[in-house]
Amino acid sequence: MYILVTGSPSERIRVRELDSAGVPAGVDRVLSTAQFRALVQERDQDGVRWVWEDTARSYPVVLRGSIRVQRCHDLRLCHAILRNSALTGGSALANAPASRWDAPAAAAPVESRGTTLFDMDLGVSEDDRSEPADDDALAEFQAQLQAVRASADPGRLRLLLAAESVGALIAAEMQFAGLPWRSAIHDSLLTAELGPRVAAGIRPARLEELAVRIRTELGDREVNPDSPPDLLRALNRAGLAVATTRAWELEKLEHPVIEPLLRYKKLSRLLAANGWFWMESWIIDDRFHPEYLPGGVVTGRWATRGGGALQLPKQIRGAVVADPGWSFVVADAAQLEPRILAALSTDTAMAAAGRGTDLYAGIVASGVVETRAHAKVAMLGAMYGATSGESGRLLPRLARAYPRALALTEAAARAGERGDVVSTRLGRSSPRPGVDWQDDQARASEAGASPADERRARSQARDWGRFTRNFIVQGSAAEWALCWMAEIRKGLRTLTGPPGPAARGGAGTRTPPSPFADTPHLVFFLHDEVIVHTPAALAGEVSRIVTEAASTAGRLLFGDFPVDFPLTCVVVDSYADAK
DNA sequence: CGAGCCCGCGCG
DNA sequence: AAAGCGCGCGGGCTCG
Repeated sequence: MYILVTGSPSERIRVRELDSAGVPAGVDRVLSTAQFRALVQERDQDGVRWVWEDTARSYPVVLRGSIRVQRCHDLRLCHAILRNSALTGGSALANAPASRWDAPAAAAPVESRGTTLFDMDLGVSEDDRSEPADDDALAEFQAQLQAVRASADPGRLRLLLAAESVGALIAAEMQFAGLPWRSAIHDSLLTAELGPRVAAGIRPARLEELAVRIRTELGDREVNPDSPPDLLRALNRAGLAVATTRAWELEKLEHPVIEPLLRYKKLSRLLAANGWFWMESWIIDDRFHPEYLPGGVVTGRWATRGGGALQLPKQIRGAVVADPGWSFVVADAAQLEPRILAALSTDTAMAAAGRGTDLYAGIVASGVVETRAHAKVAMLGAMYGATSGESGRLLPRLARAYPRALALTEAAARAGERGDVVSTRLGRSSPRPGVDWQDDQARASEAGASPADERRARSQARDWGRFTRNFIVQGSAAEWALCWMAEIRKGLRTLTGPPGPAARGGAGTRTPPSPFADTPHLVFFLHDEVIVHTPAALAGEVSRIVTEAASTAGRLLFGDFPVDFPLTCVVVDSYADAK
């Protein structure tokens, strides 16, 4: 049973019951926000799937009512998958001209600098007024159901669409709940590294001291260490033969300027990326609310927007501290991508190397290479397409030990080099290379092609082959992660915290109504890692749920194939104490 | 003055 | 010259 939701709180919310074939089975009703929330509360228990255009626009109004939904179908995200998938290539949906469903996600309605999400009416935007009638959403949903029904593998696609959609729910919930972030601790971490807080545009004391030392050591009173071209000229004048100012290049040099310069780079990065300005911009009431973008990467990984949530440096993770009486369960999947590759290729030898142990250690124990570091660099080389260096040299040994796995990555690379499409386990397909790529390939195969044309085409073909080689692994790993989170979310719903209001916030802090106030919930996700914020008393139960969810995700994707997905899972008060 | 590029570096 | 994948973001800098 489905309920189609269209419109927005700014005008009207229209709901329409659909039967399991997507055919309207009831009257079309127009509801106020309050009535809509009441409907969600009443009907969500029935196993209803809410069908809407964009979870990021429709779901926050539910969350602000302190309620959640269990299942949804995100028309925009599912459209993108079905439009591209090799499994639905013959469908009407895939062959129709581009429409508004192919447009990128609408700009985020949720709070950014200076506005908090509970005093803002989400979903209100100019373009709501120009939205086509609901019939368009209904037709789109029916076209999607039809594309799946007629596809080469409806089961996998249904799982993928459900996983993508629940991912969108989780993304909205995590943005709403926010990652606990103590500004006071962040400030003291910055002060310890950089010196006392200063106004924007002023160098903090530690940085200024280092800048002076850099100028002295280079004998150049003018050089600006923030300007790569300027710095490069100064380094060359001082007799240092470098072509770039990258830290890993500078590390190789012997010169008194190197040590202060590397420290300067490290600290100026901290200040620019996660300094006081960042803190004031992104931390609201001791919570970090990045916007997650499910499906934001073509492989199916999530992207984020705002605050650089994909790159929180280890230096400042000490500011991520659980509320009083609460804990974090921090879990990450160990060697996820090689395990995914083993399962994708049904390489039982590689899967066996990871059974009950660190997969890289298992490769060493099997006598394939001598050290864990070699095993890791060789595996990464296989998945990323390395051809040279240590990784390239070790690849033949890996190929002898794990021929099935390596054959799969090679086949994916060859497909990409030809311009063909590859697909993940559940059926997300790679994009085709762009017209420039096609033109360059065509030119190189013409009679009058110059050696330069041929070189260029070969190089671009190999580039695209490395992309498709990695696509199948990265994309299938992203699917595993979505299933993992979905199972975690499902498991957490069975837990209830101690009675009473949430512990969050101090005296005088406004606390918005929240469906997460007294219950364990996901607060962060990064490719193969999750953080659950939970009442401390439930941390053990949460750990069990998170661990079992990993096994369930493996079975959902790979059935009975014997591959393990072990986690490192710890209970901590501070993110800095995880791994 | 803003738009858009490159550089460099943080994360998986 | 050849080159391991995927991201986001800030600063410098150039250009219009």
